[in-house]
Amino acid sequence: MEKQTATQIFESLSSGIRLDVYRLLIRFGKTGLVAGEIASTLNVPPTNLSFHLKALTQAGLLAVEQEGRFQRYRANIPLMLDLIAYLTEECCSGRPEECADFRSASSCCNDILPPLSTPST
Amino acid sequence: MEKQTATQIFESLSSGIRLDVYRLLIRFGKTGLVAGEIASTLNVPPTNLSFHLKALTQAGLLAVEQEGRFQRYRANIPLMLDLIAYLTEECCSGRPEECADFRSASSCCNDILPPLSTPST
DNA sequence: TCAATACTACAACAATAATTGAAATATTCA
DNA sequence: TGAATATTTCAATTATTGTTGTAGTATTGA
Repeated sequence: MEKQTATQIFESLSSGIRLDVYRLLIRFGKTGLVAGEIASTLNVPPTNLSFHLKALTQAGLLAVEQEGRFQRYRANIPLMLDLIAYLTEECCSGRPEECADFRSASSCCNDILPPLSTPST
Repeated sequence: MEKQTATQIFESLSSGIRLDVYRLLIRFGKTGLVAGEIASTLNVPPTNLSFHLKALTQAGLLAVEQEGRFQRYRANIPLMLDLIAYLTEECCSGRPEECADFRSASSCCNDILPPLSTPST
C-alpha cells in the first residue's frame, strides 16, 4: 500500500460523520444503503453527506453503485485489512517472539464485496 | 471505545509525518526511539516533530517516558487493536456467515508495552 | 413531455491544522 | 555555577477542510 493511500483512509475516518457512515455501512454489509437512507439515519443534510460520501469513496472505503435514481453505497472491508497489514509491516522487526499474531487479522468479509471496481448487483 | 477517541486516532494518522512516526516506532517495538532520533531519521525539524509527537501522544498512539534529558517514545500497538474492534462492532450484523474472523485480529504485541499509563523502563 | 425525486457540483465563507522561528524549560557535565 | 544539549511552548503565518445554499444532472412515472 502507498503511504498516500493510507493517509487518505485515515483522513477519511477522522471526521465523526464519515466514521459514522463507514460503521453504519459495515453493519449493513453486502446490502449497503442508498444515500438518502444514510442521510436520514444519521441526520446529516444531503449536501453535506454527499461531500463526505465522496471523500470516503475516493479513499476507496466505499463502493458506490447506481440503482435507478438512487446511489447505493457499501463498505469496502478488505481495504481495512490491507491498511492494518501496511501499518504493521516490519512490526517489532528482528524480534519475532514479540510479535506473533497481529497479522493474522486476515481475510474476513472478503465475500461481502467483490473487488471495488465491480460492486455486486 | 468512544467515537471521539476513534476519530482522534484516525486524525493522528492522517498526516504523512505522523504516520511515518508511528510506523517507525512500531518497527522499534519495545525499544522505542528518543525524539531526536525520530527527527533525524525522518528529517523533520524538531519544532515540527514535537507538534506531531504531541498529537500522537494525546491520541494515545504513543507512550512517552523521560530518560534524562531525552524523551523516549514507544508505539501503543494494543490501542490499534481496540480501534479495529470498534470499527467492526456489529460487522455484517445478523449474517454471521459473512463475517467470520475479522475480529480474530487479536492480541499481538500486547507484551511490547504495558498499559499506556505505566511505560516500561 | 413535464413535474417530482435523488443526488451531486460549485462557490463562498467559516473553522481548523501545519509549519516555522524565537524563546523557555530541564537536564547533564565540566 | 555555567555552558551545552534535548525538547517543548508560544505566536504568527500559511494551507487545508467543513459547511451551507443554490443550481445542475439524471431518473422516474404520469
